[in-house]
Amino acid sequence: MPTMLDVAKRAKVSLSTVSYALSGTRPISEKTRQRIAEAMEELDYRPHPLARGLASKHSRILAIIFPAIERGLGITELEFVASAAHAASTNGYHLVIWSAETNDLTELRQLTQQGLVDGIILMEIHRNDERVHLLRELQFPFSMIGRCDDDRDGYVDIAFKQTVDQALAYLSELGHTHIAYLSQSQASYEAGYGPVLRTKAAFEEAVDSSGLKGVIRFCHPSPQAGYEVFKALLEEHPDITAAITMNDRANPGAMRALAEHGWTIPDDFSLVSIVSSVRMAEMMVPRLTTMDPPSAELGRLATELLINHIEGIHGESPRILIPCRLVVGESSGPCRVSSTTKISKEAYSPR
Amino acid sequence: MPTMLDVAKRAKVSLSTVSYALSGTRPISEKTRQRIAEAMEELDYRPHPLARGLASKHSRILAIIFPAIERGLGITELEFVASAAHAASTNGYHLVIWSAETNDLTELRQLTQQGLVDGIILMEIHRNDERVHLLRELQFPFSMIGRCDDDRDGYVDIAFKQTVDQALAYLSELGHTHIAYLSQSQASYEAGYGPVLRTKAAFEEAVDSSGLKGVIRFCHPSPQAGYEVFKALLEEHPDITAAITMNDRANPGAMRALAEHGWTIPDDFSLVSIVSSVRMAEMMVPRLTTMDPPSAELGRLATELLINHIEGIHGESPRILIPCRLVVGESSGPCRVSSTTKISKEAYSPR
DNA sequence: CAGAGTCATCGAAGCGCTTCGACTAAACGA
DNA sequence: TCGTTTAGTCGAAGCGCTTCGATGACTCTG
Repeated sequence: MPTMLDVAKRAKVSLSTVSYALSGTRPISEKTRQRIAEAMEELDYRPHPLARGLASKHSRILAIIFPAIERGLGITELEFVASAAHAASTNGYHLVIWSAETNDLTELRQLTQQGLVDGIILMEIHRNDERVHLLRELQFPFSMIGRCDDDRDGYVDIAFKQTVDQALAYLSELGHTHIAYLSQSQASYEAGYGPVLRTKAAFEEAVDSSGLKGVIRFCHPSPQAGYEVFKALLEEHPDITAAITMNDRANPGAMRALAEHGWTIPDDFSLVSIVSSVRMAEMMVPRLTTMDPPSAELGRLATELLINHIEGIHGESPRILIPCRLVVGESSGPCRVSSTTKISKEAYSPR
Repeated sequence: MPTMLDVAKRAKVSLSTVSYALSGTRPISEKTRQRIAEAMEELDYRPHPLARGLASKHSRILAIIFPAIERGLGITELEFVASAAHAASTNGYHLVIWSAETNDLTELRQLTQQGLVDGIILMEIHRNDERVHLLRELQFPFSMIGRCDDDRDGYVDIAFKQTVDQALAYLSELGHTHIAYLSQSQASYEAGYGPVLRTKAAFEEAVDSSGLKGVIRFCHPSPQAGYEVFKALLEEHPDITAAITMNDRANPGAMRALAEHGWTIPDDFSLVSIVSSVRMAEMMVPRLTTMDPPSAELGRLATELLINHIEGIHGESPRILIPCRLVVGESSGPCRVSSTTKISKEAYSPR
């Protein structure tokens, strides 16, 4: 492997001149720049990242914290990582993946102290995320896919409100008025997990302001839990004709409960899965109507944000929200009960 | 951040002594070792990976090539990466993820020349994989999840033969004698993609030697293709009562075709999805019987293999094959046609 | 036409570590 | 007894780069 010194000799300039030519930190005449470029070409020179990093205090390595979360990793997380890696590489960076529990600050602190990485990408953000506090305190560059309550830093996140609104608007247009929302586990709500919080708030708000009737249920991320929760839901609220879910793994259970209830999708009941990839929706029969999260885009943006931050292109930290994209499948259709003949409130038997 | 020199001063020894104490490369008396350890403790010292890497020519960074393949990344690939990252970190290494097309040698060559990574983990191995040839030629340390035709290097892979055998044995015990195998795309077969090759061979061999009747179909990784292929399959071979699939995305299509055909799973037809995670199998109604791949184990083993190789613990390169684990779901059951009343070969109408 | 800028370049001092070749003192072998 | 190991330590030379402070050689100004 040729070094910078080899290039310098061949181009008959000093080592530092080569360095300046490469980085553009100081002016170099067109002639010498040319000679240096040729020498590099001929030697097939590539700068050594470790040496560069050691000297410059910038490794050009980013880390993405990959949580080993309870509900398991999904396609969405995978896409975050893949697109972050791609974005990093496009910008001359590398991405290391670092698995650590969401609440393990020791590992995170270690990572920052090691000096290997220039910045950190966080995901699975909670409303009051200790990792964010730590990184802020340490003044360590980071960006997040998701956001906390206080948005002092820049972030990129899914526009949950808009997503929920659109899902509801879609169902509402189909004539549905009694709609359930199947969220994730109560534990994740109580832990302040962003998506669960925000979708719940959005759902409540939308239901309130639109005059729809809404029911919210938490549910563990498993088919079994989905089945049980949905079974109970259908009994307690026989007038609901549609549901929004943000719980991929519960979906099959929900569908099973509907089938047992004697209801057909989408004729008797509409199901819309939000923040759920098309890949997952495709796995179901009938293919689910879904709101596909902009995973790749979020991964890319978070990476670019972080790189800008590291390189001191500060600007005011941008706050980017991107909604999910509605992809209509076969699990949603017009409400079977016309709004006039709809079961009246009186006939509705709470249990 | 304290440096090694700070530690040396505090422990009243020379810099190099600290280094030797840390690496164990040369003998250090218990007393000084102790003093150094204390000094490190007090200063909260951590070695700087870049400096260490520059000086030692070993970055302790591994790369895993993450292919952006046609059929999309799945849970299995995700687990490879996650467990590789974990294994790396356990052994004091870091894992960078590097996305490159399976056939892009330029990027791969660049990665090796850069000098950032000590070794490379390859996945999605083809029978005659050019990446493997390149890395061999460059004498660059690597390991693979999967294997080529010639197995000069060590590898870890799924025991496809054993997996297929077990799936067939399972179905056979249930009384099924006419069994289809739905593989992945013909293109991937022609490209020499390992799993497709090996499962096909295993299926053919097992069918031959056991006196079962087998049909093989290639299929694009999409529900639509699954539907079409299965539809045709059922028409051409009305006597098949079970299928093995290695094509997650085609499964929903296959199930739809069966439903349209008027067949119920598992009463009329049994479906076993191989090399398919339980997570995916759970998504289907009914829950699929699956043969869950040992993804996490493979990721870990490939990483450990690579690290051993890098660190010169050669031994003969191990060849490790691990079978998938049968997880019985609700998609498989006894053959509805008893073996005596089974539709005879004569009645079987080829189209 | 002297002083003040620019422009282009060079040399050298690091960055924080590993590792080689001493060197010293104690332990050993014949 | 005198070399010869051997254990334990030190100093210094890098690893391949960035970056600071000079140094000339020009080009402006007034």
